[in-house]
Amino acid sequence: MTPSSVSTAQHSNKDFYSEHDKLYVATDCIIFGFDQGDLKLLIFKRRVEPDSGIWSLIGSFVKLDEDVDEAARRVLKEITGLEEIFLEQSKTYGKVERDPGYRCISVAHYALMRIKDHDKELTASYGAFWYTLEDLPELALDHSEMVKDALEKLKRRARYQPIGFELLPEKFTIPQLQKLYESIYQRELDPRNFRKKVLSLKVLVKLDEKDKSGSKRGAYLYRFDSEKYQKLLKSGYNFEI
Amino acid sequence: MTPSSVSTAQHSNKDFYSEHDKLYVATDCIIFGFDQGDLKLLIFKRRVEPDSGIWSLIGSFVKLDEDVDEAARRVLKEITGLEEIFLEQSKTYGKVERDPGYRCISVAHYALMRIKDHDKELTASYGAFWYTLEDLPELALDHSEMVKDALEKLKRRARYQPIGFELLPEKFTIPQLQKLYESIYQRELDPRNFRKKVLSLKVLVKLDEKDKSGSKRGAYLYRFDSEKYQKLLKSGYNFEI
DNA sequence: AATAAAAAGCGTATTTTAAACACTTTTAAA
DNA sequence: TTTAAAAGTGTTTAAAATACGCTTTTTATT
Repeated sequence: MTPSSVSTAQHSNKDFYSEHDKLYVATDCIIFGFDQGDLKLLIFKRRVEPDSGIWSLIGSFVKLDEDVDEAARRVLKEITGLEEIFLEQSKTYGKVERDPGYRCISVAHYALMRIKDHDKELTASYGAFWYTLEDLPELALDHSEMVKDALEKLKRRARYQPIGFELLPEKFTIPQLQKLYESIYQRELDPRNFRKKVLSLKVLVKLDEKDKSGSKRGAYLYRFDSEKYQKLLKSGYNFEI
Repeated sequence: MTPSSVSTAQHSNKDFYSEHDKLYVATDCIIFGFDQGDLKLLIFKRRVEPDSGIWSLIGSFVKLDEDVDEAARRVLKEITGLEEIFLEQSKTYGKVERDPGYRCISVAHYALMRIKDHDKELTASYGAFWYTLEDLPELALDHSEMVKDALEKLKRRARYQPIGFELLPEKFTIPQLQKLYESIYQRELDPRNFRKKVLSLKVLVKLDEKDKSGSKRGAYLYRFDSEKYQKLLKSGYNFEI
């Protein structure tokens, strides 16, 4: 049987991949976190030669018996210990020369996580660190481009889907949420208009607790009501922040 | 040298791909066209066994010495004879079981083209036909899903980027443009508001010719001024239809 | 103990944009 | 010469985004 994703019958797969020249498939993860008002990225310093000391994204080859998105989840779990993380495909990088030495295409994924949740020792054991997005060093291969693209995607996506909450703790304050959106959009927002807008969506539940860490007065904590959000979505509501 | 897209040094590529179990990479193209008020798709009826007679997208394996997007361009040229076509990556499909018999991941691309421009004989020689999107038959493998996803992408993209013009001839009328957007958004638009909106963007140049094919009175032809559009983009203009 | 400073929170006015709707013009065909 | 069908030019109304003012709460400072 010839692979059914080939349009014409003229080629057999032999023409494409001989036994020794191989095309590898990998996945790289752009892992976003949010802490102290800054959007951060989990990157990894290679400890082994070659390329030791160069920062790069975390990735792996895709195994023959696993889905591509499974591979990304495996990587995430290996490095953070977490399984239930927001993960979405970003873009596939397929330039011939993107990885010197190997022909390897990479299916990039971006993840959003709560920084406090992850296994810090595990992360440290891999030589991984949280870097503030603005201070990001140059990354290996085309990884800097991957980060740029994923950030664009995050920006767009955050406008019409409430994915920001994936980056905050369960309980958060409105000012914290605003800071998050400010760092995603990379511009300042009016606190009064932001509050009005976000509360008008009616997917936040106000709690009886206050968070005093950010100010003297303290701000009320809220949580995201995802059931309510699902209902709104089904009724055709146009969510937008 | 171990591939630098692997996060940890524990694995060598040998663990992932043995000589005989291989992971193939293909690309499939979702080719959109627009004709007589309908959004159409160029699909292909397989003429050879197996799966003969099943409609599918047009695709090919990615060669070892070509970029993934080059592969998509090659496919497009082979089947339509055209080189300068709007082409963009859509999404990568990587389920283990998506192609029975082979482990093959596919990097889907979507293309926008002017139906009149292409080489009809060439297309016909491949057994390819333009199908109205609404009457689309069930496609092979996960190709129906690919079409659905690409259409979603086209819808979103068309909102903030003037890609609709890629589907129309050089010269077009406002009512034609409206019909196009109606078939992309799959809802009716008010002709008066649409005209107002699209002209307010100031990227259309009114010509002294009329197109009489659509009505007795005839409608003025316009062309898209992409230089003006580029300038507007640079000056921070927020293009949105 | 009064007060300043800093962030939280509530409200209103203004501007901009989107949506709804009415009418005139042109011209080929009946 | 009448009619029908689409093109084209408005205006009016509603909704959403933006701009901005002021009060409240609390800790740190004098």
